[in-house]
Amino acid sequence: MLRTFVTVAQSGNLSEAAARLGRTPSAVSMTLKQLEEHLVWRLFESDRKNRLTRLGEQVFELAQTELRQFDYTLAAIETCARSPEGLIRVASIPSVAARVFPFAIGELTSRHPGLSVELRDTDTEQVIDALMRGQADIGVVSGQHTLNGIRQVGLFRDRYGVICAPDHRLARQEPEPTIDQVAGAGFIRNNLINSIGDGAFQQAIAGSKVVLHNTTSLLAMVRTGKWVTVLPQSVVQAEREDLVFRPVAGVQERRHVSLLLREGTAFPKFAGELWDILLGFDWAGT
Amino acid sequence: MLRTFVTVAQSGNLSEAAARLGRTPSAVSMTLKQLEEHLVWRLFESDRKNRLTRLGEQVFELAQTELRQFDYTLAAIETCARSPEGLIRVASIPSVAARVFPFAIGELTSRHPGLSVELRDTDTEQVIDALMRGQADIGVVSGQHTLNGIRQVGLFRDRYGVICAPDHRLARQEPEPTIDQVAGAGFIRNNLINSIGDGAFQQAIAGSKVVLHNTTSLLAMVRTGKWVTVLPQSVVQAEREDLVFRPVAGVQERRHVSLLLREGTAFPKFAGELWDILLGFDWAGT
DNA sequence: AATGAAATTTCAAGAAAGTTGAAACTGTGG
DNA sequence: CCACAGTTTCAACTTTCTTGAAATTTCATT
Repeated sequence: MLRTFVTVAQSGNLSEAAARLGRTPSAVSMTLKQLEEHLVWRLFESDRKNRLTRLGEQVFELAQTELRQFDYTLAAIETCARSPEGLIRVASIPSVAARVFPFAIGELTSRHPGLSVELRDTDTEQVIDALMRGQADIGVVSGQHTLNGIRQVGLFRDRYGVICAPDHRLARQEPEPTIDQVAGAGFIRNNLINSIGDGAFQQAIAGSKVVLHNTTSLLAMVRTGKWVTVLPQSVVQAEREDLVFRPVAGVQERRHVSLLLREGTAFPKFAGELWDILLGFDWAGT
Repeated sequence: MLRTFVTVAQSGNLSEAAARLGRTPSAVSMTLKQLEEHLVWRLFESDRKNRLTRLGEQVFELAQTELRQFDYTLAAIETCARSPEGLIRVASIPSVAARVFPFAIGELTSRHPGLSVELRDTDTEQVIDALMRGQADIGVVSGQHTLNGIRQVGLFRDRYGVICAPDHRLARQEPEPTIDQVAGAGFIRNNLINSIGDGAFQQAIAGSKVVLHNTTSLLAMVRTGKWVTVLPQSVVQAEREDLVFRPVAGVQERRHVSLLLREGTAFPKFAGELWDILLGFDWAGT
């Protein structure tokens, strides 16, 4: 019922929704009618299902969230079943995912051949979301967080610096680049620098108009040599070698990277082992 | 299917589960068989459904969480439907719930007669949980939190002090009670004082063996006059007047109380209004 | 190891729910 | 005001779920 309703609301008409759901318009119409009867009030303004009532909007919001969660759980259960040795679900920020998980996951799976691993890389917020919703067992995030039901430990600290092409002026100049030089050299903002608290830095880059949220395209821009950006060091180490990282004079602040472990996971043994592997990793040496 | 499986796993046998589900054992048996066939592997160790396989345990964990969430969403949808004017769901720590929500909710419902309000009071962790899961629109918590998709603003700060019966020695003595006097007077620990960072304080109370997590029973103990505890001031103001609050010498730290608003709520208008009412409240004057 | 009570599974029949195509209806745009 | 695309209704059909009885399995007891 909820799925039918959400599909119709998304499609804006009944016949298209019916096609998407793989049944006839009349079946969809009847299901919808049952739902409206159950809830006593109408969910759509008109018979042409293109505008929701206020109740419809509220139910839509709730139902859509629920369906996403439900589909995720089903997928997780099925992944479990296809993983006779067990399953561990990791969520991480991309830089760390690319840098240590190839090693860490290799280590874990060599100890437990047949163990399934699900690795997802997104931003810190999504990682926390996945952990809180029970959609991941272990996670790596920027910053330090105190969260309900989640164990936290710091992994390493990361210097911020300017990233530029090897032949860029800032890559060669001898005294460390200053904040103003960086800001004046075609600076591209990105979402990782928002956590730099330094007022002088934020003020200097306030004028730059270009913002990119995706690291890959951000670095592609920088590789052209016409742009520069500021990122934590480990983000570039994870990328190809054709970029230069240079500390910026006056920017002392570091990015903290933390490991999070959800308590009450369905797979405590492997999560604990991965936790230990990650803590044992030589973070400083990179 | 999932509900059937979870019920059987909880019951430990099939017939009892069948009774709870309101169907015959054979129906339950068949449903379970379908689920196991779908997942290819068995979920129970034996035919007497009293021990789960490893897969069974993992699926149980996932399914149980899902079912709770699902039932909650259904209830929320039905509450919506029974609330033609709209619905707002509030989660708050008890002290604030008792202190301002009678006023705030009165204000909101007088502006919108017919608006439904759902108020739940629990601890900070559960409040955050409810917000993150989309089970509450607005929340009040201890401490300051940066959370994905949630707007946060500080409401007020709260002094910690010793709570005792009016005729208790610590209630009358003239110089402010010291940490050691408090610790030596039948001190009861509670979960709100864990956020006091002060090392000297934590060390002084480390010896006390009694811990209570429920504020009501905690204060009942204190009313006997044989025990004392330390709490933020507003926690006691919300209670009856037969208790005395006294600052403790050397304890400067304050509890921060914050207001949280989930973005993307199904009921943005009323949540925003309640947000404004709460921010407009004279927090200092209490 | 054999027995028996209790629980579970199987089976085929029956009930309930969901689905369909055709026909009737509705309200929107020309 | 009409035409028409989209929606609802209806009765028949299909699928799925449920049941009670019988067969089987399990576990505790001897």
